[in-house]
Amino acid sequence: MVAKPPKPKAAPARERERYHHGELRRGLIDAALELIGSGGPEAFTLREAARRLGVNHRAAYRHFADKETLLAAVAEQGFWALLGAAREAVGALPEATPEARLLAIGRAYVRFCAMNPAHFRVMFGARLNEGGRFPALEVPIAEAFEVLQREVASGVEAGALAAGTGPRMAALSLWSAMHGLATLIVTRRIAVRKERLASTVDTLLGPTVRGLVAKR
Amino acid sequence: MVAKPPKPKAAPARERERYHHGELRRGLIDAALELIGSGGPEAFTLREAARRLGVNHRAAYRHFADKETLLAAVAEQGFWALLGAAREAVGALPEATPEARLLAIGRAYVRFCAMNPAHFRVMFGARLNEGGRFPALEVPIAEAFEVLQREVASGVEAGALAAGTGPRMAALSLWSAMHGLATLIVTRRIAVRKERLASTVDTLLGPTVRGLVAKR
DNA sequence: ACCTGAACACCGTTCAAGT
DNA sequence: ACCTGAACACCGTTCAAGT
Repeated sequence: MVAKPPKPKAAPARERERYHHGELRRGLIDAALELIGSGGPEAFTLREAARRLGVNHRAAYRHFADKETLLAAVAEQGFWALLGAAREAVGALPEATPEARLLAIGRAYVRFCAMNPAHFRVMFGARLNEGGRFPALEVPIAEAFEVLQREVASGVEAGALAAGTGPRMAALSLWSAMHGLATLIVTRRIAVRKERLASTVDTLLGPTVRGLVAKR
Repeated sequence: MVAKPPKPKAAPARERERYHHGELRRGLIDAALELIGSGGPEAFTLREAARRLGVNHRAAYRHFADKETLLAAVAEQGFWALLGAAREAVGALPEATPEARLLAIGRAYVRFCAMNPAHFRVMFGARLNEGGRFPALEVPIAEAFEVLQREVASGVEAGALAAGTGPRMAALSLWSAMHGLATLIVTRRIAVRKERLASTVDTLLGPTVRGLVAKR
């Protein structure tokens, strides 16, 4: 009679070894994104994520105080990436018109959200910093809004954008439009094929950008 | 010695009586909204809702197949109410310009979402009809989009709106902007005092509406 | 016909040990 | 120091009874 393996669920020791130097933290974040990506936010459980990595679910608490802290790490990572995408978009168009630069930010924003729906859901789903528990989340958001506002302000300065009610309000207008479009695409209320994403964004954000440019 | 009441948690029989004629259904929906309103979507559990109404948690299954079905009922109710608000808004301005009528729809949409955050979260949070399980949810959404699209189309017909890429795309532009603004307000990324809501909406949706009106 | 309670398979999190 | 397993208080949902 063959001896029954004592723990059929556990990963082999060599595989577990990989999680000794912060790899587990990374692995848990990736597992969370996978689970959310395939089954929605409620499909992510600490226990299932740990199970997938072949560790005891208690091991997660070594890297994260609790489930919400893990989600905050996912969100923070996402916000920095979104900020990077926006900066890259404007950086690539140093000589373009304000209209073109604002549209480029919109394309980058919507593209990031559409391509990273799991991140998007964590970033903009529950209000993780509601109780002020994760103030670090506000940093990249504030910087991203800064990018937008600066673009608007320099457009006004150059005489290409109407001053209107000020750069803050104009930036909020554009943020609303970008964010709404991203939301409707991620929740599949607007269906867009990947290769048509950029032109769809141009079409749908066009009125808002033109409205900011229009002299009234 | 006083006899210990056998079930301290249960509501008195007379109170329970109220739930015999469909009242329990209504009560569960209201309890769900309350719980979501105060503690977010994850604060709503069938067991807690039933507990608040003084009934066994199994009683909920008499009115709803499962938790998701109860949420779908909440969402459907919300979508019809949102549609009603939009219709009322345009109905009140029979002679106004297309620009004013579109802005009025935007105000109604954002106001509904801002005043009913629990509904909003259920309606636009998880994609309840993802698997085609609740097709009834699509009816009021489609009708609401119809209202928007018809406004745009009649504005184009009257020569007051640029034809652009067609009424569908124009309506999607406006929907994105409205929805994004509503989302940012509900998630408190934009803070607005109640009495300034209408003027804030006008300011922030103004560029989009003007962009639709502009002749290019 | 309607409501209930025990039971099942899950959670997140805490506590107390194991190496 | 690090990981684990049992335990606790919750879930949603199923099953089998109670009136």
